[in-house]
Amino acid sequence: MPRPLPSQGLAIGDLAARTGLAVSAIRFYETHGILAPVRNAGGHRRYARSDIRRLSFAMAAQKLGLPLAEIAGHLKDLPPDRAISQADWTRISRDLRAGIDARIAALTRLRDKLDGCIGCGCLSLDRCALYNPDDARADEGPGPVLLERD
Amino acid sequence: MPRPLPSQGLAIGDLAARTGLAVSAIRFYETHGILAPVRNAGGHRRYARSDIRRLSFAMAAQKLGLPLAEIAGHLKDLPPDRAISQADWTRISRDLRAGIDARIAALTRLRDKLDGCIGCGCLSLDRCALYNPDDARADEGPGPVLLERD
DNA sequence: CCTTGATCTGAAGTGCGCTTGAGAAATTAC
DNA sequence: GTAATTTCTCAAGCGCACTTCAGATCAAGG
Repeated sequence: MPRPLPSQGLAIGDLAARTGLAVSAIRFYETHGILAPVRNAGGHRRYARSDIRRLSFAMAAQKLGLPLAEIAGHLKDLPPDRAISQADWTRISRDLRAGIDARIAALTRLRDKLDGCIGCGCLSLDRCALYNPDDARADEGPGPVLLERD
Repeated sequence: MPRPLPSQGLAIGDLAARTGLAVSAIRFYETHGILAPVRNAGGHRRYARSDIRRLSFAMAAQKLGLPLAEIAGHLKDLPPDRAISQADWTRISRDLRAGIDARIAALTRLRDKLDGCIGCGCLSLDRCALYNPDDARADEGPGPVLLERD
């Protein structure tokens, strides 16, 4: 049972166990500025307790659709030794809510267009509402957004 | 002005001009089973008019969030020489609508959870509703789903 | 002390949807 | 007939979020 003294900090495996993340993911996040652990004499990473919260924040923000670069942007404004406070979270989460609302609105517009298209079947590049650019952003993104079929 | 006889079929550049797609994208789609053009004596691809419609369908389906593999799946059920009919489109688009509805519902649930979290700020891995697995699918996908900030 | 197990680094691989580039051959415009 | 344009193939690169692997070092339990 790994039970390091608090003074030594947490090992990466402990942090992985507590957050449910893979060790490799935590290291990856470090290269992207989410965390900045100190090293012990042997070169191993040692984490503060506040890092659990940084990762919690990152995981929550990812579920809300933020790319890692943005998450890192929010986190680098905070002192590395300080955990995310309630005030931080409230401030940030209000922004996120606006983003979700916009996505819902875009999807709803898309659905309405599709309703108009069912039974039409024209798919005309000139006339079909589906090609209208204003909804193009709704579903794009680096990769496909899977329809939930599970 | 490239104006090939209909008997020769369309060149890839013509198809690109008519659909707005890049030539490279059309070739890429071919490798993924969306199209299967014939070749002329010199080895150049020649497309039928119905291929414009196949690409239109693919573009519309992509806006609805389908990955290329699924689009190819729908298209390979149809004879290569036949264009997408209205009946095809109606059948398929009803499925797609259900998928969009599900995505909207998932995002709405996520938003409601976030509302419960604003002002709470706990981000507790045990208790926070944001970590509840049933919404995890809503935003995952190969890459991040950008919040629309444009 | 010694053996497990955890951790280290850096490079490469994955999946999706493409684009870019090189070098050659075909086609078209004049 | 020649020059300009298009097309050809194949390989590699990109962006995102990671994982996997190899080979070496470090830490901890008995």
